[in-house]
Amino acid sequence: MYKEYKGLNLPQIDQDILKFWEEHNIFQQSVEQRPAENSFVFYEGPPSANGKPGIHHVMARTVKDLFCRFHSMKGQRVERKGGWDTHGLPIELNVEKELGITKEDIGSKISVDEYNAKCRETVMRYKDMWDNITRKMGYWVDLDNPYITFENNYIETVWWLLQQLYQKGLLYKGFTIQPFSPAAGTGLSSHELNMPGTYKDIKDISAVAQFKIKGTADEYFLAWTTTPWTLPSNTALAVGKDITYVKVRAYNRYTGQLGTVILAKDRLSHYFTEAKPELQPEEVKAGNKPIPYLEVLGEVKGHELEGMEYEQLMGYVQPEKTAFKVLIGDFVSTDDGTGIVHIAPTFGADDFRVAAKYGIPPLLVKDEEGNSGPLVDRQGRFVKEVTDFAGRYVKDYGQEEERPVDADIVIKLKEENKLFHSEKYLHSYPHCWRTDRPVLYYPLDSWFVKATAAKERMYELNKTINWKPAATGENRFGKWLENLQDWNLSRSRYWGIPLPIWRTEDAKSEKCIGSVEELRQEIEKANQALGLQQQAPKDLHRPYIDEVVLVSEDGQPMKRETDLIDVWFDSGSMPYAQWHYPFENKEVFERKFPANFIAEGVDQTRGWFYTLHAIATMVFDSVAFKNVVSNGLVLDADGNKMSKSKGNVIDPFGAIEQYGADAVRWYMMANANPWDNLKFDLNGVGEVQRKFFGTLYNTYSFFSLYANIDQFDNAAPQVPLKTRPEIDQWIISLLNSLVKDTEADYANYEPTQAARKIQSFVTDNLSNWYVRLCRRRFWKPAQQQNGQAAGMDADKLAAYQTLYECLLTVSKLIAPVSPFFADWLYQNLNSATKLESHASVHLADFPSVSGSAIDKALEQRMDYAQRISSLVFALRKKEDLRVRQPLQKIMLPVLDPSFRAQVEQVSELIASEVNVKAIEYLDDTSGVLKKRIKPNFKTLGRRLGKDMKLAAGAIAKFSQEDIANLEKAGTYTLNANGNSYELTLEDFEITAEDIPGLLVANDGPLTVALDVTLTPELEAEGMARDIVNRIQNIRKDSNFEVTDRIAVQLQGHDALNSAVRHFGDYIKAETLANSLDLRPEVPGGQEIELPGGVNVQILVSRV
RNA sequence: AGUCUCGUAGCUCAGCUGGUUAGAGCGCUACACUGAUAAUGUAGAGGUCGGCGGUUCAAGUCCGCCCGAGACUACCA
Repeated sequence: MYKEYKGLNLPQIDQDILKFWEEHNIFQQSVEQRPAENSFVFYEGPPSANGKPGIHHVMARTVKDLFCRFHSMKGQRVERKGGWDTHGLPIELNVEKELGITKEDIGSKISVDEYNAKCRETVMRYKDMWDNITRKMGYWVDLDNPYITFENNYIETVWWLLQQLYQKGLLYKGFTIQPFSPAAGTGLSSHELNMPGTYKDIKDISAVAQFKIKGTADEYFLAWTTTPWTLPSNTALAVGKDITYVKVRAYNRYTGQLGTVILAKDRLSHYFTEAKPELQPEEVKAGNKPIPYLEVLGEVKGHELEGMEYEQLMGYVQPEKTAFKVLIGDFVSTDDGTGIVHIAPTFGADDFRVAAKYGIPPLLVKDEEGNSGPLVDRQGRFVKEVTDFAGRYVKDYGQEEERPVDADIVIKLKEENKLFHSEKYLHSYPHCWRTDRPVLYYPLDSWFVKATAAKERMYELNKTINWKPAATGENRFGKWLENLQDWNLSRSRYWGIPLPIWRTEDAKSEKCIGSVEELRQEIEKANQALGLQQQAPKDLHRPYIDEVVLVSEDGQPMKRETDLIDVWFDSGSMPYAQWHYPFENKEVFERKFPANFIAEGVDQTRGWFYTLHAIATMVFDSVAFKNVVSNGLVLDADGNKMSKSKGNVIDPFGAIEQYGADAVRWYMMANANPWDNLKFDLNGVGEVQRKFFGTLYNTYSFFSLYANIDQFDNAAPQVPLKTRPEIDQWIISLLNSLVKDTEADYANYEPTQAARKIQSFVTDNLSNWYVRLCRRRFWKPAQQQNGQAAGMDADKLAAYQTLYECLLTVSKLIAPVSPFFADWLYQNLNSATKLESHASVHLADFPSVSGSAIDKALEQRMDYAQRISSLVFALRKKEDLRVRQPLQKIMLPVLDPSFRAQVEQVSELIASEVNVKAIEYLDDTSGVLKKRIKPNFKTLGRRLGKDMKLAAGAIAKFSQEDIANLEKAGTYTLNANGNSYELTLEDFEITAEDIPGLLVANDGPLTVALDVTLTPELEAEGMARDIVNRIQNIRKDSNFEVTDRIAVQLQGHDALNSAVRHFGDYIKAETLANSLDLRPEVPGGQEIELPGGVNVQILVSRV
C-alpha cells in the first residue's frame, strides 16, 4: 500500500524524516557505502559559534549540502568534516564588552590567563543553536569530530606551516603603516576602522609647501598636505607619470619673494587667476584667494621630473640614505592639491610603499633604548629631536594649547619662505571607536608573509580553478592577485595563535618553531644552557607560551615575538590542520587535498578563498580547491541588507518551522543564482511550498489513491516503452531529457538551472499535461470491473508504470536540494513496491539516462499538441463555446510536410483534449490560405548589408500572388540600390496567417482554424457531457466513494431527451450509474442547471 | 576613491554566438473549468529593457560615459 495523507505538511515531513535519518544513521551510511578511493573532497569553511546563525547561513549551507549530496548519489565518498573558527577580534570584543573592560585592562584588572579562559568559554556560546540549525535545515556535516582552531593540534599544524614559510624565506619582520590610536595606545584593525561613527568631518589646516629644487636659486615644487605635522618627516615627492606640470613665475604671497613654482597644469586655475607680466609683489598679499602670476615658463611631463632632487623642507632629522627625490606614484591625481604629493613614509601607506620601491628611507630617530621610531611618539607627540615642536601633540588628544601644532608649523614655513598657501580644510577623518580621538597612520612592527613572491604562481594556479561565477575568479580574485601586497600576519592581541618565533634581545638570531616536539627540545636546550626548569606549556596560547625562553646558538636567551597571527591564517590552514598534518593522518590528508569543492559567500574572496589559495600555493605549490561557488548576500524582501538595527532579520528557525526546510532551500536555489544577491521574501517561500511541493504532493496523492485501489505494486514486468501510448513515451522522453540536463547542471555547479528545469517538468509537463490528460486511464478500467481491482489492462498498467517512474525519478533529482521531501516521496513509493533496496533516497544512485528513451521528435510534436490545444481553447473562449460542447473539426494549414506527419501522430490527443471530432489539414493546393511573408534576417542580413532595409520594405509589400510565384519558382531576384541579389526560399519565412471565412488563431508559425458549426447531434452530445458533469458533482458533494454505483432519475425536457436517448449508455458508464431514468417529475430531487437555461430535477442515489 | 557584480512588467526572474511584435511565474481584473480543487485554463491591464552617446543594415544583447544598488579593498597628499 502507498501511504495516503490528508494534506501536505512539510514541517511534519521534516521531523519524521529527520528522526528516520538519525535512527538509521543515513548520513553515515551515505558516506560509508561509497569507496574511499572514489572521493569527492569538500572543505567546510568554519563558522564562528560566537554569533547566532542567520538565514544567509542557510543559503550558504544549502549550496554546500546539495553538491555534496549530489556527488554522494553519483557514487562518490563525500566526507564532510565540520569545524569551528574560534579565534578573532569579534570574540575578544564580546568578552571585553561582557566584562566591561578594555584592552588596557588586560594584564592589570584581569590576567591574560583569565581573559583567554573567558574567550574560550564564549567562543562556543551558540554552538547549540548552530547544531540545531544544521540539523533542522538538513545540512549534512560531521559535527561529532569537528576541527577546532584553538586546539593544540590545530595550532601545531599552523606552526608547522609557518615554519615551512619561514624556511622558504617567506616570513619576515618589517614595519608598515597601520591605523593606530595614540589615545588608546593600540593599533586598529580595518574591522575596527569600519565601525559606524569612526569617520567624522573635521577641520584641519592644509598647507601647500614650497620644496626648493637642488641647484636652483628660486625654483620650487609645490606639494599640498592636510597634515602639516607630517612635513618634518618628508623624504620624497611623488608626481604622476603622465600628468603635465607647468613652471610658473610668481610672487610668494607671504614674503613677496619672486620665484618659479612647479605644479600640475590642471591645478593652475585653482591657485592662480591670470597672467600679469607687469605684476607687483603688493598685488598678491591677499589672503586665501587665487592670485595672479607673471608668466608660465614652460611645461614638463611627470616622468621628466623623476629623480630630481630638492632640499629638505624641515631639517630636524637627517635620513640614513639619499632622500628628497621626485618619484612616480600611480596614486597621484589632479583632483585636488597641486598634483605633487608630499611623501612621509612613516605616516602614510601609499607613502611607505612608493618610498620603499625607490629605496627612499623614512625619517627615524632612536629612543633611549635604541629602538628606532618615527618623529611622533606612541602618544601622538613630537619627539625631542623636532626641537621647535617637541612634546606637542600632532592631533587633538584633549590637550590645551593656544594653537594646534599644524598652525605653528605653517607659521614657521611662512617665515622661511617655504609656504605657498594655507587654508582650513574640511574632510572626513577616522577616529578611534573606543576613545573617539583621531587615528594616526603609524609605522608598526609586523611580521609579514611575503605573498608577493608567490604572486605569479598564485595567478597561474588560479586560472585552473573553476569559479562560480567565473567573473569572481577572473576579475575580483584575479585583480586582487595582480595587486597583491605582502600579508601582514601580526596582531597585537591575546586570544589567537601565537607566532612561534623567538628572538634574542638584539634580534640577531631568531628561531621559528614548527612543532611541539621541537619546542620541547629547544626548551630542554635552554634549560641546560640557562639553568632553567621550564616545561613545554600544556596550552599553546598566551600567556603560557610567552613565558618560554629559548636559547640561541651563541647562548643568548630568546623571547617570543609577542604577536599573534591573523585569524585568517587559521582558517586558511584548515586543509592541513583539520587532520593535524603532518603529525598525523598523512594518508588521509593526501587523499583529501586539494578539495574538489568549497563554497562560501563572496565576502570570503579575499578572506578564506585567498588564504586557502595563498598557503596552498606557497607551501604545496598547489591549488587548495578545484571548484568554488561564491554565493551572494541574502537581503530582505526590499533589497536591504539584513541587520539587527533595521529589524528586518529573518529568523531561520521560524522560516523553517513554518514552511519546512525544503521550501526554504528550494526557494533559495530556484529563485536566483546563488551568486546573485537574493531578496529573501517569505511569500516566495510560500509560493514554492504551494506551487512546487503542493503540485508534486498532489501528483503523488493522485497516484497513491488509484494505485491502492488497483493494488498496483509495480511487480508486473514493465510494458515496453515503444508499446505504451504516445503520451507515456513522451513524458518518459522528457523525464530522461530532464535527468540528463539536471545531472549536467549539478555537475557544473548550476543548481538554479537544475531546480528550475525540475520545477517546470513537475508542474507544467507531469502534472498539468500528463496527469491531467491521463486521469481517466487510472480510474476508467476499474469502473468497468464493477469497482473491483480485479485486473489491469496494458494501457492502465503502462500509465501506472509511467507515473511511478516519473515520481521515483523526480524524488532522486530533487534529493540534493530538498532532501526531506525527496526522501518522503521516495520512501512512500519504494516501501510499497520494494523494488530498490535503499532505505533512503540518499543511499540511492542518481538516475541514469536512458538515451534511447529520448525522442526529440516526439517532444516536438507534443509541444505542437499543447500549443494547438491552447489556440483552440482561446478560440472557444472567443466564441463562448464551452469545452464540453463537442465540435466538428479543426483545420490546420500545412506548409511543411513534416509538420503534418508530426501532428497526425498526436491528433487523437488533441481532438480529445479540445473536444473536436476531427482534424483536417489544409495544404497549399487548397488555395484558401492567406500567407504572410517575412525576410529571414539572419541569412539576408549578412549578404545584403546596407540594402537590408530596402529589401525588408520590398518583401513586406509582397502580395499573395508574389508569394505564390516565389514558392513556385523557388528563387527571387531582388533589386535594391542598383544591386541585384538572387534569393532562395531559405531567405524567407512564410507562414499561414489566415483562412478567410473561418475562426483563426496564431501562435508564431502555428495557425489553427475552428469549425464552429453545431449539428443537433453535437448539441446532444454536449448536453450529455453536461449531464455527466452535474451527476459527478452530485456524487462528489454527496461524498460517495469513487467506486460507488448509483441510480439516476432525471426530469425530462425537450432539450435533453435526445441527449439521453443517444448517449444514455455513455452517461451511465461515465458516472458508474446502473440506471438512468427519464421521468416527468422527480420527487425529492434537486435542481440542476444545464446549458440553454434548462433547469431540471435530478435524483442521484447510491445502490 | 579604486576594483568587481547587478539594473528587463507592481514583485521575483528568463532572454542562446546582435536578427525585427521582449517572455514566464506571482499579484491584479474578467470569464471558464471542477473525479488533482489552497489546483487549472483563457483573456486583459501592465515595459521609452536605469540614462545618454557610439558601432552596425539591425542593439535588451557589443563599446564608452553617467546615474542608482551592493560587495570588496583602500582611505589618501
